Amino acid sequence: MPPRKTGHAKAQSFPAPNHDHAACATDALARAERLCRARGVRFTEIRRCVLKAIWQSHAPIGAYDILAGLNAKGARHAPMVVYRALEFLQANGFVHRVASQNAFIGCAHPDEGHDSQFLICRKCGTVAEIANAAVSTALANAAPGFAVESRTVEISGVCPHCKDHSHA
Amino acid sequence: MPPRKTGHAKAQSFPAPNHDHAACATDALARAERLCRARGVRFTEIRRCVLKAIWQSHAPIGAYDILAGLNAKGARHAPMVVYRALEFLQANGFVHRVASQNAFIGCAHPDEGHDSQFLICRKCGTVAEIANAAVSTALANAAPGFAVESRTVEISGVCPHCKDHSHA
DNA sequence: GAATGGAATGTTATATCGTAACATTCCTCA
DNA sequence: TGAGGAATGTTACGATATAACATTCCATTC
Repeated sequence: MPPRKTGHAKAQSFPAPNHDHAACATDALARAERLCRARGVRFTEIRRCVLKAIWQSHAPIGAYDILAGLNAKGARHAPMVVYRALEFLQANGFVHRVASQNAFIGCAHPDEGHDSQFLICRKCGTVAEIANAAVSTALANAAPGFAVESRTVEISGVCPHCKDHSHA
Repeated sequence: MPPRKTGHAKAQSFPAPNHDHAACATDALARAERLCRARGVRFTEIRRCVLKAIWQSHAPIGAYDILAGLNAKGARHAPMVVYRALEFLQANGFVHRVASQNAFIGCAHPDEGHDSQFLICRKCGTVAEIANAAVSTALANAAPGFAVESRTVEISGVCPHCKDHSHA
């Protein structure tokens, strides 16, 4: 699959603090449900709950925090439950692992390719996923003779919003 | 510091399986010693041992494997010892953390900038560090409005050597 | 509407990775 | 030669992740 023609690469792709996040989460769950049906795989209750926990915000969440959410209503799930759900969700492109934080983030376009990059705000924790064609091209050409299978590109810094509010 | 003018970006930068690795390790330790002296910081025995363990190969090594090496001769060091040494070695640019593997790799040019990328061979575990100017430029331009502070770029795949020998 | 077989989940235990907190020792320098 | 910061020793614990096996669920087939 060719790289997306971006537009995601804009700074505006950074989720605004005041955006309608409930809609984000609802949409993500609906997309996942639809794609699972289309793919003939099961979007079970546990998988739904884990994905919902991940979409609580645009900041990465750890597996054990997800577990705490699962067990909040009295259940006594073991960590395996979460990790198995995460494996499924990653395999289907619904979530990404943020390697630099050992945590997980929802993907807003699980039906597209995942040659993407992550911008991680050190201040608010928000992560933006972008798919910059120039970066993809540069990476593809950076390693002649090396057969690329997967990429981890995570950029830490301060997001536009936090930068604007740091005149303290 | 501006990005290096590469040359590191060539596939040849991948360590050959039959290279003189003893020299790699010896050189790395000598460089570290020299730089520590120049910087007025202490290159202690523990730090030397940890760096030596990391330079046993060009594959990332986990903190507890390093610890096992430290304790091989009967010592009973605690994990903290290793993590503290790693913190020092990272701060001085002698080692890098490979986030996607929770492991550590030696740096062959600790006196230069570290706007680099890692190629990780899935088959032999070898990691090559490159500093591709096009990648750096693309990353710098990928996130307008985002104040970049650090980058994690790790590319997994199959190295040239393993690819050549997979006609089985 | 059973039988069946693979997918999903339950459960226990353990491996692996990383740090907090405080005591002690070491080294440099005035 | 003491004073003070750097480094290490030590104990304890927190955080992340998986192995292995038992059980349950569910779509399909007969």
